[in-house]
Amino acid sequence: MGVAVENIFEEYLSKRPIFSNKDILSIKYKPDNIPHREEQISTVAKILAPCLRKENPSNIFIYGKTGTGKSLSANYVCKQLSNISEKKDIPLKIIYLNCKMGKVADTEYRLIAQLSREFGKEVPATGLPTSEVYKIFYELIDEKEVITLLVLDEIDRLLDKCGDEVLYNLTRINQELENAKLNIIGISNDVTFINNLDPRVRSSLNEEEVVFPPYDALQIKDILKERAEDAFNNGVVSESVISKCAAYAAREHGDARRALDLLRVAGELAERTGKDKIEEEDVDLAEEKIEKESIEEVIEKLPKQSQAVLYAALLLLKNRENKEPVYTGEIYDVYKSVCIRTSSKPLTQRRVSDLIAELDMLGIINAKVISKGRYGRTREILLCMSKEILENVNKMLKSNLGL
DNA sequence: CGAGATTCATGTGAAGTATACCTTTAGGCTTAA
DNA sequence: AAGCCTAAAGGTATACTTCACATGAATCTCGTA
Repeated sequence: MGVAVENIFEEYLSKRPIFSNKDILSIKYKPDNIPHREEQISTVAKILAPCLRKENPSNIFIYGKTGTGKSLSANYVCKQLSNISEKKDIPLKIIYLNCKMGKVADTEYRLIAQLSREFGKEVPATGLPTSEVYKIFYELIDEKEVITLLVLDEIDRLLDKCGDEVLYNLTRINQELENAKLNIIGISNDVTFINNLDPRVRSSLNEEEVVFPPYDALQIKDILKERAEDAFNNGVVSESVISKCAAYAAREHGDARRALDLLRVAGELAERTGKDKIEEEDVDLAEEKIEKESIEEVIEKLPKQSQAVLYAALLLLKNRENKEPVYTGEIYDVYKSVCIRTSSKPLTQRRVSDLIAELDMLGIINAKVISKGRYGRTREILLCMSKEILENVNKMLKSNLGL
């Protein structure tokens, strides 16, 4: 036994590694060069430039689908800006917050609390009146004469969870401040978001608008090539592998993040199977694996009750032949029996209805409100994952719930 | 036969409740002079 | 007397429940051609 394991390690070390620097393919990696976004970047930079003369720049609204380089470009410009401001001793503070569900900034209170924390003041997670937290924040920000740029990523999530009050307050904050100035860069992948806003907020948030169009397959290829150069050892990736990744990603509204994930996971798979280069079939395997993992990751983090609801839904959907939908009522019944089996108290149908809507938002299931005429009104729930993933998720939920 | 009323099953909004946690305040205990 | 700790009071956010009303197309009803 010991010998066999030893052999694995020996063999691993003797092979020429696939990656020379895997981090370059990670989503967190911030390249110095962002291909095919020159125009957007310079637009944003021009809008923000007045910061450097201590003038208030316009608020910016950035939108584009996922994986079009929005956050990356925004961060890039901000980084450059803060470099210069530091060098020239210009007071400037940049805060980046993600408003995605479950993150630190997904409600009014949490957002303002997090902002205060960014200024170095600990704020409790609950218990304080929201107005109190606003007060803390106002005082913190107004302490010095600083221009603050607030980057709100996935700002649309913030809106549909707690309305536009926060944004209204934030866009108006400059009128209350003596010394400091606050500007907002909103990033959204929902274009319609801006239309659901209170007109006053809309006009002030939307002073400048920057659109990030999806990449086409060729552009994605460029991006991949550039990163692959440094991420892999020579001769590991072929042109055709990159083309394949690009093609798969372009198929999904030109999502560069996905393309990078594909390439990275394909590399990992090749490495694990002991190959010294990535083959096209690895890309196919990678695609499967990514889909599986990203769904499982989301589900794993779900609260128990949501998991139970999802489990009930999947149980029903599993037995449905080709794409027959399932309805809220049926799910609720199964959910209740799941609760009895796990001896936990079932939530009300009202709440379950909301949970189902949330699962839909997370993209785990596909729920749509429909009217069945005489037979009432309900959500029609469809599956949006493949059979194998379903099996896996099902198993996972089962053990998570203790069944 | 077709316009309008009816109906069902659940969506959805508002208000209330439980829980967990926060700050403030006042009392009680300790301590050191 | 000053300092420190504790517990109660008074307050909030969040997740959930309760109540009540809203929805919207299939189906029914009934007057009319």
